[in-house]
Formats: sequence, C-alpha cells, structure tokens
Amino acid sequence: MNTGAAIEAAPQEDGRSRILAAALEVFSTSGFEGASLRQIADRAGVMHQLVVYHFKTKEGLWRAVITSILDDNIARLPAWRTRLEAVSPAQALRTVVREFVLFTSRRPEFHRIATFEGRADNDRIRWLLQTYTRPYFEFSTSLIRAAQTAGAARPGDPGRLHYAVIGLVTTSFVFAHEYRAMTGLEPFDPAEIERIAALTFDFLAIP
Amino acid sequence: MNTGAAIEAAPQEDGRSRILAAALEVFSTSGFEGASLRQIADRAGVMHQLVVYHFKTKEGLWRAVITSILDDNIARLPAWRTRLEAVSPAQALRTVVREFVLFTSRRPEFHRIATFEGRADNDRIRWLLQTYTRPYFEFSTSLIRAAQTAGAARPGDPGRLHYAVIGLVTTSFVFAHEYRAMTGLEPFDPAEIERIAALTFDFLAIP
DNA sequence: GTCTATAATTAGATAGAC
DNA sequence: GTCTATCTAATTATAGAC
Repeated sequence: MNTGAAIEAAPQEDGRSRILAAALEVFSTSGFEGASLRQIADRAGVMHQLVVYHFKTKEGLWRAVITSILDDNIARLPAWRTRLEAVSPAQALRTVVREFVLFTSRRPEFHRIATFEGRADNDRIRWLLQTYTRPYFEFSTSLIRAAQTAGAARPGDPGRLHYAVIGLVTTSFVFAHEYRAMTGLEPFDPAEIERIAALTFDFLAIP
Repeated sequence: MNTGAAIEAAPQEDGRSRILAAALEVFSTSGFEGASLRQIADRAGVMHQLVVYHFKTKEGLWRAVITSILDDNIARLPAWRTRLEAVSPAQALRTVVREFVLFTSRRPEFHRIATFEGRADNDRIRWLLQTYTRPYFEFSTSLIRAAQTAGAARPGDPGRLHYAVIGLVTTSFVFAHEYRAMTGLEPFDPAEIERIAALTFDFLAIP
C-alpha cells in the first residue's frame, strides 16, 4: 500500500499541500473539535483564511485529509484481492497482516484520527465508516473467513478477530510516546515493526 | 476492581459530582482541547462558572476526573499482588486479564481518554503516566514475566505483550459504535465481554 | 455552593484588495 | 492563490451578589 505521498508537502510546496500536511498532524493530535484552523494555518505557514478558501469548511478540510491518505489504498483493494487468490489462505493472511502493520507504522496519524472519531456518530463519521472503514473491514474479514475454512486461522467471529488485530497492531504506533516511555522499545524501529507483524500473525494463525 | 462509584452522580446530587460525571463523558468523546466547560456544565445542569469554582481550571477538572476513576484501583494493586501470589502464574494471569476486561467494559471512558492523550507529551500526560499508567504497567508486566518463567505465558518482551493486550482488550469497547456497526456484535453484552477475556488469555497463555 | 455580569481571548467564516 | 480586515459566536476565567 502507498502512503499517499501527496501529503508529504515540503516547505516550498503550494499552500494547499502544506495545509493538508499540517492538518493531518493537528487533527491526529488534537481531534476534530480540538483542532483550530489558525493552529493548522500557523503550522503550514499561511493565513488561516486560506484554509477556508481551499477547503470551504473545517469539516471539508478534515475529509480532504482522510481522502488524501486512504483513497489510493481503498482503490487498490480489488487488485490485492486478485493477487492474493494465487496464494494459500495462510500466506494471504500473513501478507495482509504485514501490509497493515507497515501502513500503520508509516501513517500512524490515520489510526490516531480513527481513535478520535470511532466513538461518535455524526455525518463525518458515517462518511468515514461507509467510504473507507467498511470496504477494508469486508476485505479483511473475507480473508480471515477463507483462512478459517482452510483450517489456517483461529476460529471465532471474523469481525471480532479483525478488531482484535486492529487493536493489537495499532497500539504501539498510536501511543508511540507512552509505549516508548513504558517499554523502552522504539515502535518505529524496522525490527520492532516486524515483531509486531509476527506477533499478530501468530495470534491469528493456527500452526 | 471498583468502578469509582463517586462519579455515578444522580441528578439530585450536588454540583461537584454532577460536573465530574458530565466531564468524564465529554472528555472521553471530545478530548481535552475539544471539550468545553460550557458543554460539561450544560450536561451537568449548572452554570459553567461553577466548574471553575470547584476545579479552578479546565486541567484541574481533567485531573479530578482521572483521579475519581483510577485512585481506588491503583491503591488496590498491592492487595491484588498479595492475593495473586497464592495461585499459579497462569491462574494469576487469567484473573488479571479478566479483571482488566471487566474494568474496561465498565469504564470505557477512561481508555477513550487515554487514546486521546497517549500520543502527546505535556504536564498533564506526564502526570497521568507517572501516577497511574506506570504502576499498572509494572504490575501487569511483572505478572507476565512470572508466567513466562513458569512456562505459562507466550515468550517475548513483557512490555510489548502488555500493550498488545491493551489494544486487543480495549478496541471493541473504545470503538463501540464502529464495532457494533461493522461486526453486528454488542460489545457490552456479558457473553461478548467473556469472549474478549477468553480470546485475550488464549493469546497470552501457553496451553 | 450557586448564581449574574462581564472581561479577555480565540474560534470559524465572510468580504474584498491584489 | 494569498493576503488584510472584519464579523459573530464561543471560549476560559474573574468579580461579586446572595
């Protein structure tokens, strides 16, 4: 999966890109309500009115941030599905788990945003769940179900297992500061990332 | 573990208690920056200036909310430690995992707040980590370590396993709305709570 | 302990110059 | 596309009556 390079705006890029990059950072640390357009604009080095010019409203900016991260990934799911049909259910599971861990380590901001929003119910959340969360949930649980049928995955409700995996994978990256302070481990170290992937596959798979 | 009954304020209780109960709700859905004293006061049925009277600042209120939830639990850890020395490491692990799942299901708000704050680094967070997160982390990892020594727990860094468990346990409760919408399962159903506890112990233990 | 009144600051959003 | 100027509403916090 791609990390959505468009959002990695360098200082010399145009205002719109710099605003998107700044907004990703601020929304992921302060939440939607806690983020302010001035805070985002300051970080992007522009006047806060320029944010309104480009994205109309704060909610429009929020949706643009999510889209810039996830659109490519969701569009790529059908191709992934085809490719994974060529390998065993266990191998497919291992591949997808690892890709998910790598995506989370590259873009912990998205899961930080998801942890802010997953508890509420409003237009913004319904749009997120329907547009991005649901397709990935269906993708993931269908793979788990196939692996269970092949006797390669732990039994139990695929949805419950999916969310167990989400929690298991994302915690060290989402709470990187706390994780570092408590465990002394560096969550973004490549070896540590692979250990999380291995631990998650081990949880999910039947040897 | 107790749920901190002081915060379960009935409408006829005094302002301070009603404010604490309302603040727990609002901080856990909007985060510290996203929460407003007016929003909290409205929910408590008082004027927002009364919040300032009782808790001086917004941060003072936030700390009082955390304290009202966690103080009893942390104070009870030494007694737990003594009690668990009488049973096998595997049984101790099973008991503590189940208690943690039950606590999370009764007070998902605390873990919602933790997901808001675990990514930042400021006075408020340092206080939370030092006062409450650290003692429980030490308690939990020492039990994991003892179980590993006895050959009853999965090998691997105890801190990494601790946070894997935190993620695995809390996800369905913290993201209850999303979990319900995607999986069709009811996270707070007693049977579902026990399934999460069983799944977590199964992840951690060596049969 | 709870209220009214109010100050000082910051919020999201609009209008218009260049 | 980016800026200045400005509006209205909401924010945290203070002062003081009862």
